[in-house]
Amino acid sequence: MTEQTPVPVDVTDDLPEQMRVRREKRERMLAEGTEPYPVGYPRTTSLAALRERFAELPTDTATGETVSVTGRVIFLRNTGKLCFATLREGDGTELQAMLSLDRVGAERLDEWKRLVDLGDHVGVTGEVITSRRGELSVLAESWELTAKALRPLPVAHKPLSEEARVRQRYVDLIVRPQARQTVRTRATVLRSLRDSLHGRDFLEVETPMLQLLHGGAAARPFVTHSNALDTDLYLRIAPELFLKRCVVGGIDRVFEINRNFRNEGIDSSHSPEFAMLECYEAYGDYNTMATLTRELVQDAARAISGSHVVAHADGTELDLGGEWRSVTLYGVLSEALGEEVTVDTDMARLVQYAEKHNLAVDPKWGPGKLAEELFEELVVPRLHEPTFVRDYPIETSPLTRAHRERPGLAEKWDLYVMGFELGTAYSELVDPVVQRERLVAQAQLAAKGDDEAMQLDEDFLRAMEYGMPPAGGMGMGIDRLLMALTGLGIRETILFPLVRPE
RNA sequence: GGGCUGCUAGCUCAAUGGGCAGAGCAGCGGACUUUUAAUCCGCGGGUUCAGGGUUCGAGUCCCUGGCGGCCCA
Repeated sequence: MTEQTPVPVDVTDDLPEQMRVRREKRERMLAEGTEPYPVGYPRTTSLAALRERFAELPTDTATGETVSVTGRVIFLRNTGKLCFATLREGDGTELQAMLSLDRVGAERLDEWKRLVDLGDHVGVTGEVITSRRGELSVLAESWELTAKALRPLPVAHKPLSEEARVRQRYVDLIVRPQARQTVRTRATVLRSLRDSLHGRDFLEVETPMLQLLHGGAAARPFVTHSNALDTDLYLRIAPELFLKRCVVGGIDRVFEINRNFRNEGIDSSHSPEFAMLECYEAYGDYNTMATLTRELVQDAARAISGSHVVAHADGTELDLGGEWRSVTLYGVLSEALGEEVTVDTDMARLVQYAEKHNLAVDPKWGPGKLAEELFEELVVPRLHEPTFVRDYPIETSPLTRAHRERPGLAEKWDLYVMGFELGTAYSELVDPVVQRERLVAQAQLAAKGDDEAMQLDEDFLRAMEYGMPPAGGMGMGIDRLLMALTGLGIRETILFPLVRPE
């Protein structure tokens, strides 16, 4: 719903000089009958193809071959009768264009100098040569402006401020090779994940993002409204309950890669919308999911770096190879506390430990939740190498099967790397009666005002009552996977992260 | 939520203790037929985030707000 129609204003008044000048050049072209934004340019080759074909061309050589190329002007070096420009095309390949008086003529050379600014898109047709300095170039016979840039590019040799990079990613992409590389790395990782899953007979599905009830995880949802149904809807916090319906329906190996939305904090490792991989495997359990997850991550590492060792932006390396460490929650917590703690340790003892380590205790927490909080406080920041932390208290895992051997625990692991949680997996709870008990308990929490608790999803329970096979399920944050693979902050791995209005 | 900190030309940043708001790149004018962030000569360019206050005088000090960043809970 538009609250007000934008009022057209004459923006040409009162502009900074550089924008005014560029607008005037556009006007001048139109007045002279030249199109500043023509429909295209008949290019015959890409810059990358030329670079590849003529990689070995010796210095100061003319090939006799005429080509047409296009690109954005990123450097200009104009002299009296011979002008140089560096063009760059979408994949980042750069190539020099040369415009000489004797080839293009006085008029077109003058117009080049008069009209072309840094940032403009141009098309150039001419002979492939190398310059006297050995630079592979197209020596123009003719040229056209293909899109006039009305705003000046920022300085190419200084990094944009962090805020400008995020708010104007398009500019960041123009001036910073690392920004372009990150987009490609992310695409490579996504393709690798899909390839790895397809190779293991998993089927990709898309389940609802707009949901009538919110569930599948513990998180605060975004609320929106359907006019047609005249009802509030939730943006999903997880696809879990729908993917399990798929497994009930016989899609034995199923996955989804898409966005979840959580109405929570925004910081260097949390974004309100984030991409997630979730997958389920009938007759799998949390052990098969651990193997699968490790292989998915290792395949992705190999896809971007050729090995299990990935290079981070800060120059360090992270080795994701091998079997990965596997510990139990209470095991590492006991180690950190220096005293034996189990799922049976009573609340009073745990509170003592919390006080000793200056951890504020929420009175709503049970002993399981408190143990997890202690773990997050004392252990997680030190988990740099990939580590599976297994066997969580069942109290905090309402959708997880009880541990097959140890009462009070659930068959769940969290995968930690670089001090953050990368993924989680369960041996899924498939007994519809127990499932109902747990969800009713959640719904009662929700009714008492816990806005992270799930609502009672009768349709999900009905599905479970038709019989879901034993299954393992796993979820992994895509943005965080990129962080682990590249060492970048979450705002760099997400192309257009949410920012406050300017 | 708390603490610290930043916001100045298109971009990146300076500006002594409160005393004429500057540089590099970019831009404009000129020179240059082999440049590589070209070079040389000349010139312009500012609501110092917004609003209020103190002061003869505020980019600078104080208050409120906005948008970032870092640290802590």
